[in-house]
Amino acid sequence: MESRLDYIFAALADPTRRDILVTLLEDDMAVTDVAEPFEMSLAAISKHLGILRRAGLISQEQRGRVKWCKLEPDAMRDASIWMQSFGQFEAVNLDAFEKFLSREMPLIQGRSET
Amino acid sequence: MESRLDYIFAALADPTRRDILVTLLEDDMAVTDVAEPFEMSLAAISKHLGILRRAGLISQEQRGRVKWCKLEPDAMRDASIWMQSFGQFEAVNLDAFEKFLSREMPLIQGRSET
DNA sequence: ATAATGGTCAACCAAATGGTTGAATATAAC
DNA sequence: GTTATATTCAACCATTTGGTTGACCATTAT
Repeated sequence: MESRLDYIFAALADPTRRDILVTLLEDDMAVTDVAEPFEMSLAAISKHLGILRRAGLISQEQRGRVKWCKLEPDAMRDASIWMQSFGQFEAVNLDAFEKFLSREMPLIQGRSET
Repeated sequence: MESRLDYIFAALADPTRRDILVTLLEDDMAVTDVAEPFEMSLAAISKHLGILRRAGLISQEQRGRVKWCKLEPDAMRDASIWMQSFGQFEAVNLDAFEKFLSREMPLIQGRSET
């Protein structure tokens, strides 16, 4: 009875994996490129990517000897919806959203206008 | 460098804890009452509640020998916002929301009109 | 005063996590 | 054909997690 939510929330609970997701916002990437900024073995990153894939948060496609990783943001939908059901807070408070973005994820500032 | 998100997502990754949160949507409750529907020792539930409290998702207040548990939905805000930043999907798709609710959380159907 | 209730603590256990290394595999390049 | 690159696999390790049980501490009830 392992819920999909189990996998998604578990995947998101690790900061390395959240960083990977943020990185992948920019573009699809090979495993090696995903791993580059982290002070951690390639094998470790490979495991993290496996967990993200199990959760459906990314997909991977083999092309030649390189495996491309692609963000699958739709997978976050169910989890996001689940959380919103507790939404005593306004559905999306854009002010808070922007403040949070600049605080936590300065790298992707440009994205806040999506 | 333990992020608040670590605790929140980790807390949400367990189905028992998500069930507890859903239960607490209904009303504040004593630990024993929270535990009642679960086939699990009181001590186990007590631990789960500790993890939810660490994440800020609930608060607890001792009154006499009874410890009351209260949902703190605001704590989900940062996590929810974080997820929305990946929102390739429309901020809140209400159709999907309702369908998801009736599928996953029939108990709180009445809430979908909040 | 004694007994029952509400809850946590401590010790323990099995399984899962997050990391490491070194070997292995497959593709690409020279 | 040999070498280098991209990635995973397997074995291992320490720590965390999710659960148990039994003792313990308060508070309430008799």
